[in-house]
Amino acid sequence: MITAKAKKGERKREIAAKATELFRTKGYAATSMRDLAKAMEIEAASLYSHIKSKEELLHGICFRMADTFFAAQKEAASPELSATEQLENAIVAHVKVITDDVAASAVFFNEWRHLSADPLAEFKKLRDEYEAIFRAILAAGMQESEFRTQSVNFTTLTLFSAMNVIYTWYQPEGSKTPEEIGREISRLLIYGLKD
Amino acid sequence: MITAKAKKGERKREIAAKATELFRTKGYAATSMRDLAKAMEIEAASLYSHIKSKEELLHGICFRMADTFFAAQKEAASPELSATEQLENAIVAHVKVITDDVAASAVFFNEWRHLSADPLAEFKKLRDEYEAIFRAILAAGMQESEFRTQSVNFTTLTLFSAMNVIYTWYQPEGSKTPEEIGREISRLLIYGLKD
DNA sequence: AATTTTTGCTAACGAACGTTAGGTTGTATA
DNA sequence: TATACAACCTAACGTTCGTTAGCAAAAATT
Repeated sequence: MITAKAKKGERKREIAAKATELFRTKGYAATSMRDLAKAMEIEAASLYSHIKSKEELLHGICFRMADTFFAAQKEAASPELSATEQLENAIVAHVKVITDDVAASAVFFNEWRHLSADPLAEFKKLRDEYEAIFRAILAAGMQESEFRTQSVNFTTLTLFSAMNVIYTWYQPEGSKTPEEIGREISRLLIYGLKD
Repeated sequence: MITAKAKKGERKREIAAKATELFRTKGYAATSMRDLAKAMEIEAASLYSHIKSKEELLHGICFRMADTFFAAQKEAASPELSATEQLENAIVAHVKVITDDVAASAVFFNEWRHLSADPLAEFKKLRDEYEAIFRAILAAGMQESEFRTQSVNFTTLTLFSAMNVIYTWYQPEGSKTPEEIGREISRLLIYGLKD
């Protein structure tokens, strides 16, 4: 039983990994179960020995990523630091999650809207909660005049868009580490192009 | 003939507008011609009196937007200005195009990958050419030490992601004009949060 | 008044979709 | 060695997909 348990669900993870790749390149709606089956070199019907539905795959990717993002923030949080340092830490943590799995990140950012009503609502709630972490840091920094005062909402969205585009170009073999990328984004956002 | 010519293709434009809305909210692949027909309050087959195919709609949206972006840059270009001013002008021009039609922008940014091979290749070429405009301004600014030297590629992508997220929250009735939004992004990117 | 054009319909096509049912095989556990 | 189960198969289901054919009414043009 021990060996069996160790291997339990391994095939399912392989399928999830291939699905992530396909959802990333073709999009969830444009990826058919037959596409996925072909990539796995089995028949479409065989997929259902391992998964319950197509949406289960999307659900798994989106919510696993959400968990990972939250966990990273929890670990990176240091309320005693300055807003600038808190922001930098939060950015680096966020970037690391993205670079850790760019395919899953792409699906997380672009395909969540294809979740059905209930998971969709839950997903949005989590997303708002997560955004609130950054919003709070920015608001605190402006309160204490550490940051120039401007719309927190606008700044948060700009910050996220700057971070969340990374999955489109990051390569593990590239010249920059996730840490360096995070620092660079921090610097660009905090000090600007002129500094 | 004058009246006829003036109204020629009007229905087609109505269909294109509705398609843009649907492609934006549901995505191209997840939007069926029957969805579109229902939104137009006609039968699906009737759509084909006005259009050739579903892809023609996507093609129209993507390439019309591409043209508009290029035209805006051409008008905004002032080679005699400093890199900082050139960049600010280019950003404002880009933002104005987005705010002018947020639905079409959303489709332009997210759904182009569903174009078939030939138009897809053409689209990517245009996209690269357009990006090169900004890339050149940034490179010139760094050359003349007007901007801090760092990866042009990284900076360009960050800049675009900051601009291209606007369609997700911009409202014409909102408190900020497109011009103000453009200036704000410029300021954030050029001078940073601290300035 | 005759005509062309626009706009829409019903009916249907073949293909692809997600998924289920029921069965076979090989491997690991008891 | 008997048993359980993971892994995959073929066949097929009902549905939806983009699209075509052929026709009818209405509106605009001549």
